[in-house]
Parts: sequence; structure tokens; C-alpha cells
Amino acid sequence: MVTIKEIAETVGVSIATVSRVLSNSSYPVSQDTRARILQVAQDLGYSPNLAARSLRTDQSTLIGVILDNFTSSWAPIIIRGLQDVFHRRGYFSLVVNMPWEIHSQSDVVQNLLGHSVDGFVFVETWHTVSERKDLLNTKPYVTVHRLFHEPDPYSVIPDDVYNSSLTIDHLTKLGHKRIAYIAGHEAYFSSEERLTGYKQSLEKAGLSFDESLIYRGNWSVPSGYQCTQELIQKSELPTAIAAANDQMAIGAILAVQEHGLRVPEDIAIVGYDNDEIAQISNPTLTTVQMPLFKMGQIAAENLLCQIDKKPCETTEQLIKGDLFVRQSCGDPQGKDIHASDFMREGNGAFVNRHTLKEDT
Amino acid sequence: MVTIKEIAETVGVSIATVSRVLSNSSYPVSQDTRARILQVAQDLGYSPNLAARSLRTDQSTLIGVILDNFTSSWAPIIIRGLQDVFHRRGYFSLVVNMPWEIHSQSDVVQNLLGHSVDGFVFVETWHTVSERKDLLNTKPYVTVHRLFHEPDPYSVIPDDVYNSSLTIDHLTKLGHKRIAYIAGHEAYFSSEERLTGYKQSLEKAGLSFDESLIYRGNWSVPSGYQCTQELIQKSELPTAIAAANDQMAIGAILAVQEHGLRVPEDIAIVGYDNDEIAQISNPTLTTVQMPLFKMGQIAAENLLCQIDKKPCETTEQLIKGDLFVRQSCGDPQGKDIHASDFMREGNGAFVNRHTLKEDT
DNA sequence: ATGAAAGCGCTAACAA
DNA sequence: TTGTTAGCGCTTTCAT
Repeated sequence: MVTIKEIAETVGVSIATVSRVLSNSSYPVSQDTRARILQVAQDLGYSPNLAARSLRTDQSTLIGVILDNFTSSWAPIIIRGLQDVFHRRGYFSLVVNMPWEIHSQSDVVQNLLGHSVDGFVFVETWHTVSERKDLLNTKPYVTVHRLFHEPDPYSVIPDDVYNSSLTIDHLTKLGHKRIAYIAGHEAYFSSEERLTGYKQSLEKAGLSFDESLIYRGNWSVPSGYQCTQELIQKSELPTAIAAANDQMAIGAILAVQEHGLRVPEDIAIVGYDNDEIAQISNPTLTTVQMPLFKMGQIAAENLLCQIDKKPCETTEQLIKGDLFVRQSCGDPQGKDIHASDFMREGNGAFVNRHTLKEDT
Repeated sequence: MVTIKEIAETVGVSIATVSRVLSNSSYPVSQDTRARILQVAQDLGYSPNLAARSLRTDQSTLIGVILDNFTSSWAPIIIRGLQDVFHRRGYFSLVVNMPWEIHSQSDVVQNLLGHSVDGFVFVETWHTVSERKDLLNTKPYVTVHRLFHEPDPYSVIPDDVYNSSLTIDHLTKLGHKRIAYIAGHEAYFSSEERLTGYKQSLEKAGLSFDESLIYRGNWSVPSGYQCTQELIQKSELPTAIAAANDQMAIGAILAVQEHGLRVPEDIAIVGYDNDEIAQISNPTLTTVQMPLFKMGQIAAENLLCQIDKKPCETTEQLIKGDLFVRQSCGDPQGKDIHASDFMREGNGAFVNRHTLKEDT
């Protein structure tokens, strides 16, 4: 590996001057020598030894990214958003999976601290602020998509109330007046927010809230299926079912269809997440997508802002998502619906995981 | 941050002795002082400055992990496998997404080299050996799940021929004699391997290969749908369709059902990947799962082996997957099939992305 | 505008 | 068995 010493020798200047140029210091260096140094560095294929720089400056341009569950559908997209900003600013991230249950937190954080990371990002995490504060050794941190209830000033979260309303408003606009709701697991902060969105939309539409229309699932397909089975046993069927995620919505579709009822003709269904399955189910699912990529970007900006000790946002940031209208609520224009509709060429919405699900 | 100097002072020994103990050097240190140093290090919450160590030893305990597409279904599981081994051995990984198309490779690799990474892992990559050899600056590397055709000595790949045979054997054992095949995109190495597995299974079962039963998709649901539409136009229907991935298999199911045919009663269908959708489709999909977690572990072991300059495997390692029998080929016991079957409590196979899809 | 030199925390060669 | 010291590559203070 080529060092500044080598460059200094070939150019015929001191290492100090080379360092000034190559570390973008604001220190004055003549245009001429600057140019020559840059040229030689380029020719020799110089790239700075970051360990040495880190040792000297106590800054590593390394960020510790801690995930509760790497293999969730959302985490990779959030990470892409984070890295989009980090890489542009010359930061790399040490990504580690660290399930909440296993209490190896301190070990991992210790180790990350050993690498002199400049800050931490917690993604889809259950670690509350209070739990981790002492661990972090005063390094700045930010949380993307916190799962716990306790508020966290440095967190970026989806605007679940708004997003949920988007789906329910869609239903009320289509004339639905009796809308059942399958809520998510109650331990999750999102669950309550989404339920709140449901309530707000009903109120907006002048509909009264009916406790008996609320069911509680655990995010899984079977739980959506179970809730819908119970719901169908009841005397008066709703005309629509909203679920707190796509998985449960799929469960609802399967249950409804098993009873010989049609979606959306007899019962309309909306989900939440715009998970891959929303495009593959039959009928395809109308749902809302969280702006995960953007959430990652915003969180990264905020962290770098803290690292640079510039004034930055210190309150939770809520980010709005977008509605994806598909077949499961019926076509507002009243056209017939076939499974093949979304298979036709040119129906651009189709994306699979071979391509990037980059949010807008 | 506490340093060895501090520890040396409190214990009353030289920093060299402290270093010897704390860097697990084989150098002899008396039991007594060793114990005292360890104790003090523990009390003070010492963790080594890895940048300093790296500067001195030219080893960083950092691995560069380069992915073509972070948001694929498989990449996160492979990474979990890699990290399972890396973390146990004290290594962290710098995970970066680097699409093949964008020619920023050298920049990123340069930067990673600046962090003195001890080696590289390429995950689901299109970068061939020849393309990257010069970039890596003699650092060892390993490839997990290469996508290109050119063989690569240091790569760990799924045994696609074997895995594919698993699905076709399942069909021939159920008595199918006319089996159509929807192959994957031809640019992918896997596509040809899986097709080979299909051919081998036919031969094993004494069935002749019929070119007209082979269709070529591009991995997407719509492409599986299209191929199946064409196939159905033909005079003689097959009794089974095998697809090179689950997405295309789902497309096939939708096309078959649209023609009023039943799966599996009229046409049996198998997929490949055991993607999340395989458990959610109606009927659920019989498919095969690549041992992604294990592939990651094996690749990591191999890389560390190279880093330690120990003798290690230098030929491609093919890893076998497992068959998951669900509804789409019919129940060998001849029971009736309902959508609700897999919703029942106790049907343990159901996993969603909130839980880890850790391979065995 | 440039150079000399100290020192970040650690390891390892050499000395005792 | 323990200590002293040079030096990894870099930034930065202090001289010039």
C-alpha cells in the first residue's frame, strides 16, 4: 500500500504538505504543489490508511448499525437508505444482527466501540433508549423504525396514523360503512398507531366506532385467517376488512374465499406494508407502503448531523407513506377483475425482489 | 476510553506485559500478573483500540462483504450465516451494496482496502474472478452463490443439480410422466444447473426428454404466467409443471387456475427457493430450499482459513438443500386439500419474516 | 507556504 | 518473566 511518505518523496515535499492536501484540510497550500500532489496520489493509486487516520483523529468514518432482525422484509431497504447517505459522505457501516432476547448487547457494542465507530444506528429495534444510553459511551445514535412504545427523540418512524388512514379513507370513499379491523400484535408501537388511524378515518367519515369490529392478530397469515373466521361467524358481516399488515390481509382473503364469498365483490380488503405478496395474491392487495428507503436516508442525515455537531432535529420524525391501489377493494371505475390483469405487459407496478424496491 | 497504559499504571507493570496478556500472545507471563491484569481490564471496562492494533499488525479483523443486491430474499440469510462465524471469531463485516452495472467497484474496493480489511466476500455476485482479481490487492476472497457461469475456485454454491432433481424426483415418484419445465433466465448459472437436474431426473425415471416441454422465463411471476399460458394452448397438457423458482411457479398456478383447471388435481406444480410466498399461495407450494445460512457459514470458514494461511479447500463447494412438501403436488396419501390446512395450529412449517429463516 | 517533529494506542524486537 | 523502545501512517502544533 502506498503511503503519504512515498508521495512526499516523489513530489519532493514534506509529508505534512501531502497530508494537508490529501485530508482536505483548510490549511493553505499553493495551487501548484497541491495539483502535483493530487496527480501523484492518483498515479500511485493512493488510498489513505484509515486506521492510522482514526488513531490520530479519533474519528473512524465507521458507523455501527445494529439490527434486531436482519432477515425482516424491511431492514435491508432501510439499510440501503442509510448507506445511500453514508457512502456519499465516505462512511462505511458495521452491520450487526443483535436480537433483543440475547443479552450479548454490551459485548457487541463494546467491540464496535473498540472499532471507534462515530455513531450508532438501531434498526427495527426493541432496545429502548434507557436500556442503551449507558452502553453507548456518549456516542451519538439514531433509531429507525422503533418497535417499542417509549418515545425516542432521535428516531425516525413511519407515520402509521396517517398511513393507516390512507387505507381506511380509501374504503370510506368507496362507500363502505361497516369496516372490520384486524390489529397487529399489541407489543408493537405500530399496532396502536395504525388502530388510531382507523379510528380517525371513521370519525372523518362520520362513522361511529364499534368495538366489536376490532380483532387482534399477531401479524401472521394464520392469525389474520383466524380473526376473519371468528368475524364471519358473527351475524352481520362487514363490507370491508382492513388489516394492520399484508400477511394478515392475505389470511383474511383466504378465509373469506373459503366461505364462498368473493373479494372484493362481497368483502373488500386492505393491507399494510406493500410486501411482495401484495402483488402476488389473488386478488392483488390494495395496501400502503412505508417509505423505508427515505426513512433510512433521513436517519443517516440526522446521525451525521450529530456527528458534525451541527444543530439538528431532536424530535421524532414521522414519515408519510403511499397508497397502492390494486384489486382487493374493487376498481373504483367498476371494471371487472381478473387474476390476469396484473400479469399484462406494461402494468409497471410489478416488482420482484430481483430488482430494488427503492422507495420514492 | 481506557488504554493499556492506564491498566499498566494501576497494576504496576509495563505496557508490554499488559499487551502480552490482552492480545492473547503466546509470550509467557506469570499466572499471577496475568490474573491481576485481566481483573483490572475487566474492572475498568477496557476494550482494545482496534485502529491502533490494526495499524501495528496490518490486520483489522474487518471483512468486506460486497453484495450485488442487498434486498434479495437470500442475501440477508447468507449474511447471517457469514456473521455467525465471523462474530464468533471476533471479526466484523463492512457490508456494502454494489450493483454490477454501476462501475464504482474500484472506488468501493479501494475504500475497503483503506480500512485494511483482511478479506472479501462476494455475495450473489456477477463480478467474475478475472474482473476483480487485480482490484483486491492480493487479499483473500470467497464468493457465496455466484450468479455467473465462469467457475470460481473459492466459491460456495447451492447444489442446483441435486436440488432440482429433488423436486422432479418427487413428481416422478407420484407417477407423473409428462412434466413441463419453466427454466430461469439464461444469464444465470443456476438456470442451466437446474435444467440439468430436471434432465437427470427424467433419465433416472426412464422418461425421455422432450424439448417442446421446456419454456424459458425470467424468474418473475408474470413470466411464469406467460409460459404456462403458451403451454396450455398446446394440444397435449402435461400432468405437472416444474418451475426454476417459486415466483414463476406462482405464475403457473394462477394461469392454470384461470383456465378452470385445479392444482394439484389436474396439474401438479413444484417451485424452487422456498420463498415466503410458497407458504401463502393457494395451494401452498412444494419446493426446495437452498441452505443459505450454511452456505454463508462455510464461506466464512473458508475465508478465515485463507486469512490464517492454513491449508484450505480450493475448489467450489456445492451444498445440498431440502425438499419442502406442501399442497401443490397433491398429498401422496390421497387426502383432500383445503386452503385452511396449513392454517391449523401445530402445522409447524409456517414461518414468516418476523422470525428468522435460519437454515439447518 | 512549507517543514520538523510529536504522538494517537498498540505490538514486537531487543535488552535485562 | 518483565521492561524499554521503535515504529505502524497519519494529523497537527509549532517553527521557519
